[in-house]
Order: sequence, then C-alpha cells, then structure tokens
Amino acid sequence: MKYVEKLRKSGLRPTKQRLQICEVLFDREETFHFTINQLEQKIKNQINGKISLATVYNTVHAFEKKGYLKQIPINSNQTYFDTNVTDHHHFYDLKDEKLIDLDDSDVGPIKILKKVNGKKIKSVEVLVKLED
Amino acid sequence: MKYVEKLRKSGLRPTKQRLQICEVLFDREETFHFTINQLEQKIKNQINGKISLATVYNTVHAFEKKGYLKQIPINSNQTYFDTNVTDHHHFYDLKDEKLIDLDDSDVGPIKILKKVNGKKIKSVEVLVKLED
DNA sequence: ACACTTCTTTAGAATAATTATAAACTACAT
DNA sequence: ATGTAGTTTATAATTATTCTAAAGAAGTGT
Repeated sequence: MKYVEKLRKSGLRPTKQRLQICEVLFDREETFHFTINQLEQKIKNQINGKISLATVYNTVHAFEKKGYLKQIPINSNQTYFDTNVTDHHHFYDLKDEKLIDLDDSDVGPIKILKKVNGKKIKSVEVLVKLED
Repeated sequence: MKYVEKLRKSGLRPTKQRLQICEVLFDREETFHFTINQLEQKIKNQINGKISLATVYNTVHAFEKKGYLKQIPINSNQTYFDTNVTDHHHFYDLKDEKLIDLDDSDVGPIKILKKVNGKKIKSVEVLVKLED
C-alpha cells in the first residue's frame, strides 16, 4: 500500500480505516472538496463494511494537523475541507453549494498593504461567490 | 427615533427590540463585527430588560435579508456578521478571534480571469489570516 | 509467538449553534 | 375599538461537532 509509509512517516499508524480514507481522498486526479458527511458517504459506498463517523472526524482532523488537508473558509452549516493544501483560491457556487478551484494564474497577485502590530500573515484566501 | 422610518421603509415593524438592536448595531463610528452571542451580550448590557435569543437571531436574519448586515465567510464555530455591507476584505486574527476591516486601498485590485459557464460573480472577498 | 504499552476505533452521550413551534403580544389599518 | 398580520418569546427540536470510556489493533521488546 502506497499510503502505509506516508502515514507512518507522519507518526500515524496505518490502520485499515485510515488507508480506506486515504484512497477516497487522494486516489484521484483532481482536487477534492468535501464536507465530513460527504466524505462519510463516499467511504461507505467504496468499502464493504462500516466506519464510524467519529473515525472520519478523527482522521480528517489528524490529516489536517499533518498538513494533508486544509479547511476552506466558507459560511456554510458544514465545514469544507480540501485535498489541495497549496495556497489557492475558490469559486463557491451558491446555488449548487459547490466549490471550484482557482489556480494562481486565474487570479492576479494580491497585495496586502496594511500591517498589524506584532502579527504576521499566515494566509491570503480569496472566495468568489457565484450566482446564476 | 431615527430608525423607525428606516425599518418601516423596509417593511419591518419598528418594535422596541428592533430599535434597541439598531442602536447597538448602527450607533457607532466604526464597522461592527460580531457573532450572535456577542450581540446578545451587548444588548443585555445596554438595555434594562430582557431580550430573547430567538429575537436576536430573527432580527439579524431579517436585517441581513434587507441588506443591512452581511455574513463574513470564516470557519469559526460561530457565524460572524458585519455592519459594513460594502464589498471589502478582512484580517482575521486567529489568536484573538477578531476581525479587522481592510479597505480597498489596503488591498490591490483583484482580477478574476476564470469564467464559469452560466454563472456570474456575486462577490469577491479576501480573508487574510493573522498569526503571532 | 507472547506480553505489554500505546494508539485507534467505536457507539453513544454531551455540547453548542441554530432553527422550529406555537402561544401571547403588539403594531397598524379600518 | 376591532381585527389581522407581523413579532416576540420560552422552549423544544435539530444538527454539526466533540467527548468519553471501553474494546480492539499496531508497534516494540523479549
């Protein structure tokens, strides 16, 4: 399994559940945007067995902490995550409640001219809301 | 009362509670960023009486629908609102969980080059996360 | 293989933000 | 004043997320 080493290197034991979640998350061409519930559904469709919702939460948070996932700031009732952990921006389709990646070439460079005393910039994220 | 007319014009009855909330929200020099719970606290400090949490929710949502408030897209456990309904950007101080306005002169112009079939851009918002 | 420790999974309970409900109340028009 | 439609309110319901504690699995040393 190609994820066994990756997990072990991160100090995470390669359990059956984590490997299954890795497959759902990372065995794909394109960036994957998801909520916990959507992910749980995908996992349950893909595997032949049960997985606890708590495990999905645990794993997603563990992966986020290790830098394999990131949260996307949207005001939705559910939290969105992204398998693309590079600095990038998003379209959010309000009607379909779906995220679409923007890569850097789609957005001009963003300059932040204001400074805040004693704080440094951790990230700069653009959210472009789309309507019909 | 200066808010009576404003409310009536929007088709909202100028009730005692709504007028009190207007004072807390709009009788100030600077933009006000808040969560429902913070707003509830401010109201209870300011007035000499009770207000139901449900009323705070109702009113904030009514004002949002009428365009007097807008939601700010952040992933927090609580929803943030803003009395500044113009298109503008934010710092979010991760440690203090506080929002700071950026005005347009603080952020260079943002070009969105990508188009999505049949959709148009409703808003472009930048969130700059700050850490120590 | 075995024992032992530590990490992980799990079901279910707990928490917390938000929304729904339905009865009492209030603004407003007639 | 009376009627009606909108509003407030306490409380219940809902929903996403986190917590808990017991059972299970992985890793280490023997």
